[in-house]
Amino acid sequence: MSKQRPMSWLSTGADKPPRERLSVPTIVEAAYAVLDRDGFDKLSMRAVAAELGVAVSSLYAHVANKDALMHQMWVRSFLDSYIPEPTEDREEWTERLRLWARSTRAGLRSHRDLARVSMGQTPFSDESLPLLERTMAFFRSGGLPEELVMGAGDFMSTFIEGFVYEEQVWEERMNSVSPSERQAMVDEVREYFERLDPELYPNMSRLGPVVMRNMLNDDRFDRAIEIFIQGLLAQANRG
Amino acid sequence: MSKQRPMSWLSTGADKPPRERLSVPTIVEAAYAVLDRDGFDKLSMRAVAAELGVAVSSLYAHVANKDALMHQMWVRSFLDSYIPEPTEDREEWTERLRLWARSTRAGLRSHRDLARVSMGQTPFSDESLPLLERTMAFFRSGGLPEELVMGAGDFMSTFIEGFVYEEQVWEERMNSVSPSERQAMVDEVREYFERLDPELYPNMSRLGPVVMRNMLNDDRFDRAIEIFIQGLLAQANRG
DNA sequence: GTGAGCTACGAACACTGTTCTACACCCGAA
DNA sequence: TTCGGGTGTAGAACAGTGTTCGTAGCTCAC
Repeated sequence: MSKQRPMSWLSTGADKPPRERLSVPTIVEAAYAVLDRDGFDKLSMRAVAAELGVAVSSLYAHVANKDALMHQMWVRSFLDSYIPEPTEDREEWTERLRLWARSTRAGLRSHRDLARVSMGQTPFSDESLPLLERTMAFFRSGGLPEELVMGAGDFMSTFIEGFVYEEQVWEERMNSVSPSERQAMVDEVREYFERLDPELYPNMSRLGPVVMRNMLNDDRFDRAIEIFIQGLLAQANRG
Repeated sequence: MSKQRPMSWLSTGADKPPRERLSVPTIVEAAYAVLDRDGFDKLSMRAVAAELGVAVSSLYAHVANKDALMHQMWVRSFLDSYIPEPTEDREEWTERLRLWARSTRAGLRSHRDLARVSMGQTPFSDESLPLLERTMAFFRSGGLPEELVMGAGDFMSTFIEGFVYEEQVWEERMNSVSPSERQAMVDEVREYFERLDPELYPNMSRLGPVVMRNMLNDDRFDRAIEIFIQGLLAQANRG
């Protein structure tokens, strides 16, 4: 009678399916489900386990710790990102660079708070290496000076990550209040600028409308990327 | 000695000084002490309270919550940052811009993990407004198109924050191991690149030495800022 | 068929941020 | 000088976190 189990109709709790085995991909998927539904602050090992209907400690058989899990999440988000083919044509190159920047941002925005997960992750891992290689190949084809080939991608990535990070923190703040309060928040910012003493703060008060327009993040982003591109081209022409 | 206290030799535990009253600045100072000594991960309300020899709950009479405390830390770090005077001279302006960027980075690096504290903080608060005003005044004097005056400072700030954030995450990782292991980590990176199959990863393996050189963050930073400046100048000349 | 090695589990530990209630103190009014 | 009253402090408690442990059961190779 070593393993005699209790008769099924006496089974406590919900009748469980044959218990599918866990795996890293399933766990990562569940983690994304939690992230998208509840946000970064609620992303806990217990929540991920609950998502799978599994005990917390079971996760640790597949993933060393929470940081490792987040690294896996980052890797996965990285895997299907767009990387342009190299081209010698300068004009085409800048156009593809623009595209790359936009889609990198889009990738980070494909999951709620993803930037907070990916921020500060080590870029060199076996999974990401092929992608880095292709990225470098593209950047090299633009005819930049050697030190800038890696630098350019690096800088732009840092900027994009930082940009989306702040963007998403801001969106979380908006999401945490009701839609009616949301409009109130926007109005508050506007009034804040309108109430500024133009004597004391000539520049800030003059810039009020610009700030409001700048809250459209797409334009802000594009403008920043344009500055980057101009700067890169200036260096390329010189070298 | 207006008021009678228990005779000192009967005092329980460590003889405490007359119990000085708490205040926001003292708390912030203690928080910085914890941050510098133990790093961001160990920065807890309890640690701050312990630093002051005070109960945790006492902090909440002066500070709404941990986020509010971190906001105060950020404000304080922001207060004594360098902001250049406006100038119409284009060459002088770019030189001061360089200086501003470097000292902004230096400010963020003035405390361990400070970038992680400041990341995602709302930039508009009564304490920071005068500084923003002066910053805008400087950026405006460079003769940039109107939409870029605020954008330029904004973009560069996000970049610098992101840069220092990653930089400090890296440094924390280095600090968490012994000095002997530290060299091992550097060697590991070098070997990682040396072992790369040049057939499979021509760009990455060729860039190995560049990566190593790039680990000197000061140069990396300066190069990035130079790109920014070139880009801004290009836009300024055009507008 | 049987044993060995996975792997899931529940409980526990040492933390975290935050709140509550009660107590001690200081200050100003009487 | 006496007496409250309000403020700031303290301790305990709550709900939550990441992580580890020993145990029990399952699966697979032999």
